[in-house]
Amino acid sequence: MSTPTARPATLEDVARLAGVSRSTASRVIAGTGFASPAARHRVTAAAEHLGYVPNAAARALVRGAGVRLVIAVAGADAGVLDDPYVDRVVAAAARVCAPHAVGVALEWLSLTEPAGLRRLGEDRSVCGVVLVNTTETVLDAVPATLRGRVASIGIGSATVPSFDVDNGGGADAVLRHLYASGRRRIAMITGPRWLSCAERSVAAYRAVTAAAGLPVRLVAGDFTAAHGRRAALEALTRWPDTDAIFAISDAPALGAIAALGGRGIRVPHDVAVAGFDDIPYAAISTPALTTATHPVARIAAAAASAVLDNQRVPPVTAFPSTLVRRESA
Amino acid sequence: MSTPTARPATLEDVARLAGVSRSTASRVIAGTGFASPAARHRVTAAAEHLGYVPNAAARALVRGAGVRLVIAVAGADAGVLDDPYVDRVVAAAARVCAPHAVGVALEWLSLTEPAGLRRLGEDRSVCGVVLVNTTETVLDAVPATLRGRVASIGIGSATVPSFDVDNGGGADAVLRHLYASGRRRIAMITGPRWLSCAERSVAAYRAVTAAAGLPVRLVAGDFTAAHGRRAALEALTRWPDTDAIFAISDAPALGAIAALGGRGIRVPHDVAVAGFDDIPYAAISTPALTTATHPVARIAAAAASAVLDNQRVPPVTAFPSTLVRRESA
DNA sequence: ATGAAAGCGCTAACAA
DNA sequence: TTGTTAGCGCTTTCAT
Repeated sequence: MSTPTARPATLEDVARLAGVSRSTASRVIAGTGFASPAARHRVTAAAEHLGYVPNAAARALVRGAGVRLVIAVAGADAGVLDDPYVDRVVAAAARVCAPHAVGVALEWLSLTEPAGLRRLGEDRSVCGVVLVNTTETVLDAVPATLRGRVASIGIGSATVPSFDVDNGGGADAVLRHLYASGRRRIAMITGPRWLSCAERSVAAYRAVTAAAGLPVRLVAGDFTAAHGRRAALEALTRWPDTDAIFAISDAPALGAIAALGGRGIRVPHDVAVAGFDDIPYAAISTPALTTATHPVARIAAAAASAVLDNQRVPPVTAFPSTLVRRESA
Repeated sequence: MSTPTARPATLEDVARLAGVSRSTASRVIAGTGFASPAARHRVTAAAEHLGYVPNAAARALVRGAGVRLVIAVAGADAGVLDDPYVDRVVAAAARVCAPHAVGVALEWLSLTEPAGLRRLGEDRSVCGVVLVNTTETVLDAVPATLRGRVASIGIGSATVPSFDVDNGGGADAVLRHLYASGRRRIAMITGPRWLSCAERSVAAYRAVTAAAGLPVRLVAGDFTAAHGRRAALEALTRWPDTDAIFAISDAPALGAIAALGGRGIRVPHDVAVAGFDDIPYAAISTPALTTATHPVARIAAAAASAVLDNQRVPPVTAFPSTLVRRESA
């Protein structure tokens, strides 16, 4: 299938071997424009024979297209990149990008200094940007140069389409389950204050408790297990009769279970614990964690695809979250 | 800091504003070649003013450099990409690549048909390849065109430098700990047969058991928790007096703990369980998992850097693995 | 249906 | 030290 050569074949080589002009070869390879079946066939054969692979950089240059998709994660410091969630987003995006011959880069976006976005907009080698952990401030800083090739995993704006799990629906499903199984004093471990998408879950919590006339028991936290530990203990200290804990995500929920176990409190017998995300470990923890699904890879793939294909997308794409009943609640 | 323009500034724009030629501007921006302090200053100022960002695609084209680093994961099917481990590698690489304006792509490499590597070698837009889960067959298929810009996370070869955790050392540390705490009938849950890097751990197991005159109890498995469950049960069935289980990685170890718990077997009282990798959940499981560290992000970053910088590297770079004593063993 | 020619934005000889 | 020139590999009018 190949003739070993020192340097990789170029379109010129293909055209010469096929006995056509570079333009014709280009039309055939790129699949754009006319070409006679004969020419088409000879070019294809030549390309195959030479093991020709189009140079994405050259292509991008002439088309003004860009070769990189940047995953920009907003946060207080670069530490936000150290998160399995971010890893999943990047890998899913990289998978979608591979067939397009575009690569993925991962960058931290300062919350206070979102001028980094300006630079991304000016960078012609960037074909698009996927925002993660977005805030309104960040969305406002999205330059016009990025319009049409930016998406957000989390909240969106008038110009930035949003791709996210249905946080409200998932939280609602979990909370209703807690209620249905007899829990009446449900505490919630929330996420960081600055993250808007976390508010959806809290809103669902407020709605459910209000509708059922239950007390509101909110404890601040973040997405770490360590915080879950502390928050669970705090909740139990403030409201000793708490019979269920709902955490904004699985890591703090697992932290809560650990903390409860350390206190000799049985889960779910004494206190039910539920999370959100359905991370792999949720299925094998002891007790196995009741939670709601969060299709991170699908969401990230959709966001990346939208940016790559430059397709018009609805302002908000919500991915359903379903309850996963296990042992902890 | 900027003059909002319809289209991003080019080097030409910078040169014009600075009143110098494009070449001079290029020298200053790229930091290569001579330039008078005066010229240097004016070019820098102009670039700053225009918010100029070099076009990586154009740069790569003229330098013949490439714009993408490909993470190629070998495996029986594309399912090998669905692994948190791969996610971590990709994200770490993407982080290292970002400042170089190169992106990362994720591809599956068929074990039986490693011709995909040929294509990567022919692709001028690929600046390098990082192999994951490599086998000797795959290494043999690495084309000469890739030489000097390929690295392997796992085993290496004469032409492909290896970056990996010290599997043998880590396994040895865990096994010695098991022995030191009185365990004498230690079973091991191994990894997939075809993966060479997994053999190091098995070798360490054989060495320790042989040296101490302990029985050899090997159960086949893979890197999943589900397999860990099955394998633990199998071990206990075949050798009911087993007092410790060492798993090739944390996921099966956690699966083993779950399976044991389901049988009413206490960990670590009846059976100690230890893993390898120190994944985040290891610290929050109940009981918390004793394991050995596996600095995946550092390894991936080193491999990516080696490829990017095209630096000469030693054939093997081993990253130390240290014991993490927790509750399970 | 095909080819000639121009040019994407940049770097790197080579001259001056 | 600086500018001129010639491409890197590809797509895309515009003629033919």
